[in-house]
Amino acid sequence: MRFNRRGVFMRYSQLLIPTLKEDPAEAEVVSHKLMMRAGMIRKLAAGIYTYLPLGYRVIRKVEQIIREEMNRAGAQEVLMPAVQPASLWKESGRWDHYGRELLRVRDRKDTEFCIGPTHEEVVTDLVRMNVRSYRELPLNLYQIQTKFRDEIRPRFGLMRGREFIMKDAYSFDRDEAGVDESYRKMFDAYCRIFERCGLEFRAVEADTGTIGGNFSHEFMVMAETGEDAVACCDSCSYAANTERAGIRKEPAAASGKAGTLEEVRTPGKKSVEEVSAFLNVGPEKLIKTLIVMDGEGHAAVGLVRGDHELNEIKLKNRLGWETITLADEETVQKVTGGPSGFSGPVGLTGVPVIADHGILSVTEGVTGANRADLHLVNVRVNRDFTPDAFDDIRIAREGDGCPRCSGRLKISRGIEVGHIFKLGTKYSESMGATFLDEDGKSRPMIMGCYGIGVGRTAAAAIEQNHDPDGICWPVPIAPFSALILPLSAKSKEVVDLAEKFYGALREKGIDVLLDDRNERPGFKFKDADLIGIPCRIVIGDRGLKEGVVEIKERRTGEMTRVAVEEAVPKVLSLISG
RNA sequence: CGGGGCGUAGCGCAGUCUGGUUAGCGCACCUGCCUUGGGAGCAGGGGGUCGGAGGUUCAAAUCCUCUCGCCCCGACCA
Repeated sequence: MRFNRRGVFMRYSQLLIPTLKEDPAEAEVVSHKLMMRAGMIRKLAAGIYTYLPLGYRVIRKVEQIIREEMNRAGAQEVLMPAVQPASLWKESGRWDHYGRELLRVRDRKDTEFCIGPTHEEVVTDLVRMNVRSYRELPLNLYQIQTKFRDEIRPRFGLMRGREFIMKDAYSFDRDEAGVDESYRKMFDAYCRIFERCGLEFRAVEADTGTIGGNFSHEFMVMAETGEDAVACCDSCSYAANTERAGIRKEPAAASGKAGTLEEVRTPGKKSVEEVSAFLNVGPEKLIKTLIVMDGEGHAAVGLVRGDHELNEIKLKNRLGWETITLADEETVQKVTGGPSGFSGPVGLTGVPVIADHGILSVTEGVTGANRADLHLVNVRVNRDFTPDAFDDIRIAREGDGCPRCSGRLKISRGIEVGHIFKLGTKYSESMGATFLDEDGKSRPMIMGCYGIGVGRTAAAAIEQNHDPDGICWPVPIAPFSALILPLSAKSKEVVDLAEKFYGALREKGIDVLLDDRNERPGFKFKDADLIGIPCRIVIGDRGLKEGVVEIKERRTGEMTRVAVEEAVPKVLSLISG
């Protein structure tokens, strides 16, 4: 508790807190609904929001925690431009690779710019211009700033906006040992940050995506509504995004008898479900044959069991491609000679065929025949076809084997609030961010980058901390720590005491909100529950007659009646407890 | 970008199929009275280019064409 500063204090009657009685039609998830209903945010356009006083106070609290922990970890705060010249992005190569998510604009001289979705280019430029010697490393620069990504589908309010506030940090080191240390410091700082925000989270291994690099962790706030699936081992500490989660190779099932390869007619039956139902065999007997392509005209084939799902990221990484999509009809025709829905590995040539380990358990399989309306039955791996390679290319499912131990994976959902990467030299090399080492040799700096979605963190906190009446803010990120609720705006005794508490709490450094509106009690109670201030002091004539006020904890609903003079100490202990 | 849906008062919606009073309801808002321990009551009131443009018609929120915005599913995504 910071007693060296005065708390912020505000009167409800003077704040813009437009609460709503009903859920807005557009809101799908609870954090979005409650942020709208509590008057924290309002939408200006798809994925673009205004932060109202209450919402902005939460944002600022989260930011402050982030600042304190980043500074503690030795990072330095800067602020980089939101508008960035295309030339920098062309240097790094991302102008062409980032895609439509990058909002591109032209200035009056027709020079191209973008609205920064991230700042690797800018920070790398800054450092290459100003840092020359190993003596100046390591260096970690961070900023808290508004970014813009033209998401294909913004949704869920602040959870997935196009414009959003992000803390991004970039580390520069001399060598691998240095970047390991920088990464570790950020990992620890992130744990502290999310702990301080009062969130239940997990750090999980993650794919690095288009930002590149070779190592990364995501910080996931566990919540049903999370957009990411996380696989956690039930017996060791292994945890990973299912985009990345490895799957232990299971011993292949005992090879049963295999009949002879046969063609069967399967008119119009394309999907696993259709074929499985039509031939009356379980989906685990099917071998799904997925034709994929990249943006440069390459094609490849992935094989997974019918009851498994292809993990495109794993396959993309296995193939060493930049991008991956399921092939269009034309490519499928070219690769297999047949229409999509009837592809199979038997007789396929001219493309790399990567098989998931899982298909080894298929002894009498069903696959497409690469001709319309025909499938093959009694297909056997390594007899009727031989993949070019076996690998782990499917999405982890509940119950799959942990890749690290003999445990099993459990799948749960999470909200990605932070992501840390070891970038390596991807940007320093392409953009020439080098330094002179002790022996006078020029070497590229080794980079790391570290992001936290500020608004998303606030939203995630609501997903984890709410009840049917509204938000239950954790104290550290609550817009106010205490709410004073005088039941009457007319009783002088009540009003005077409310004012007295208001001043006293502020002196103690508590952020306190006084509901001085001349409204009926029920009305104020409902708003109080909705906006979720952790600690509420209710002052009414009835209690005052006995010299007591009520103190109620929002989260537990626990109410204590205390003597007037004990109210402030009680609030302090609740808030710091 | 594919599929589906929605744009009517600040919010939530009815009316559209089957064209035809002055476009309605609940909440919110304003005024007055009343009320004050869980979103009170009564009375009065303000607020709408029915997303926009064009068309059909004696007549369009309603039918047709185009367009813009938004939402959901999918693909996509530090």
